[in-house]
Amino acid sequence: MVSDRGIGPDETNPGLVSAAIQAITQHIRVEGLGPGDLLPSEADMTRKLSVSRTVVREAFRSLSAMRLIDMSAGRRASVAKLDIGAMSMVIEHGVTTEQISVQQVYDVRRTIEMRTVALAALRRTDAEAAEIQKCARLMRENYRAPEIVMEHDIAFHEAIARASHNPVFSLIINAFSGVTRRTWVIGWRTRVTEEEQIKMIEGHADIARAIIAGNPQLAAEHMAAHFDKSVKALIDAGIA
Amino acid sequence: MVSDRGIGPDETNPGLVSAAIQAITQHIRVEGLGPGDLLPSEADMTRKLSVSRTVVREAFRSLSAMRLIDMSAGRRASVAKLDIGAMSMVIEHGVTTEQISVQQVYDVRRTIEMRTVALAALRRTDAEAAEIQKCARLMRENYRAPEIVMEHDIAFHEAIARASHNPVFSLIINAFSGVTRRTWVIGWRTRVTEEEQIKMIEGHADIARAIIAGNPQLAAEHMAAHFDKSVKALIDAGIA
DNA sequence: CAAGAAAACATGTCATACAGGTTTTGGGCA
DNA sequence: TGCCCAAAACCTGTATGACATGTTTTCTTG
Repeated sequence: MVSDRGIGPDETNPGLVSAAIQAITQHIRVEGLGPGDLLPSEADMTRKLSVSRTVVREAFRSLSAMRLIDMSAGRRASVAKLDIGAMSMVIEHGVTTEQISVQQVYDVRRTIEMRTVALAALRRTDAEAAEIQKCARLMRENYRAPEIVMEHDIAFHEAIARASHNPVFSLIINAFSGVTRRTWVIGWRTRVTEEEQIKMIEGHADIARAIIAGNPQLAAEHMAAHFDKSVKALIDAGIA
Repeated sequence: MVSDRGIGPDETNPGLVSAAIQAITQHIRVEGLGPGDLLPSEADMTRKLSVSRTVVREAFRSLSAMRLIDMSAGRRASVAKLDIGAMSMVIEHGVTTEQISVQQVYDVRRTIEMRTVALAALRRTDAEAAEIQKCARLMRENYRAPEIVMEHDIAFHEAIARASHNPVFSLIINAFSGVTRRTWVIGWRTRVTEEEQIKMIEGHADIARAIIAGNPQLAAEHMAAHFDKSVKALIDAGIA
């Protein structure tokens, strides 16, 4: 009954659970559900698919782990808002199992952020511009506390991605933030002098200014310079 | 006993299953496991975490759904090779629930493929060059059968991503192929005349030639032209 | 020593039970 | 009638036990 062609994702391996996952995602598609809409209860699905609740539960739980649906006790599952969810798990997995190098992640980030920063310069709202500028300012104000600088650094890049008004960019950048968090300090430490550290922070301010000025070209140039320096710092630190 | 800090991804929501997922991924990290390495059995995990097999199973199943581990009957689970897995599910979910538009996906693809094509021109092996060229040739040879052209088109872009020698690019491009598959025909239909269709196919040949010639700039230009035309075709067809 | 059977182990699925959270229902009171 | 609250119905979270089926290990036997 179930087609064995791998059209939809995840539909390669057999088993009742995969079929149930497929059935649930198909239900979302067919019913045209959007974020927040309720899914059938596990009992309903159990009847509809004629399988045990165990199977249905594992399917729901899998979708929940990917953050495609939200689950909570007592309530029926609902369609989830777009979220990094699985994406960051995949990236983390790739890095920890050494199938992806940190440098490769940075290359992708550079590629994407050259675009988000240009889009942000063109499409940012005033509120978004303020948010970006605020992150840059907080980096400067806390430049003696690396951990805090890092968080604002990450928030800075996420804010730019948001200002690109393309959620896919946000998704991808956010998915990388776990890796960034685990390598950021290494890059920071290679900037031994306070002057170098301040220069790095000022690089962010340059980017922010270009975005606020609505100058995509300049913003992209500053972003490129920023990444080139960051990658160089990582390479100097011996990150392959 | 279980730390409630949400450092790792997915560690926001409570519950024994999330804790188990965390425990398994942590096991992979701590033990330094790589693709193919075996994980503890469900019974082992049940004992180690002092939870029921139900919980452990749902955790394993969730990781399996994300394709972070491989499961099959009778065998213990093993660490999985890098795979689109969850990534494509997230993208599909975003598109079907209308949180992502097709055009946004194409903008991301354009951004990324401008880079992969340049990298491919610089880093491709001869075998990879041949593969890319073969896809372009097969498109031309089958230009009367849209479905077949489409498959070779998708394979063409995936081959370029592979030739970039950065698996993260491959991952992302592959994650988009589901969306591509569902919109490709629409773009094709707007190219009403046979001449236009052939021109589109020739665009791919141009890209392939530039890659083989090792000319990243030219390759990127052809890729940009290709995407601009594709997006225009989709917009003409009314895809928002 | 090799081949094959048996045992041990592993996952896949099902049924049942109960705790605890959420929504619905319905009755009582103003 | 209309509102509030308690009970009931419904739902998910977790545990346990059982059995089928697939895989690996072990041991016997030729």
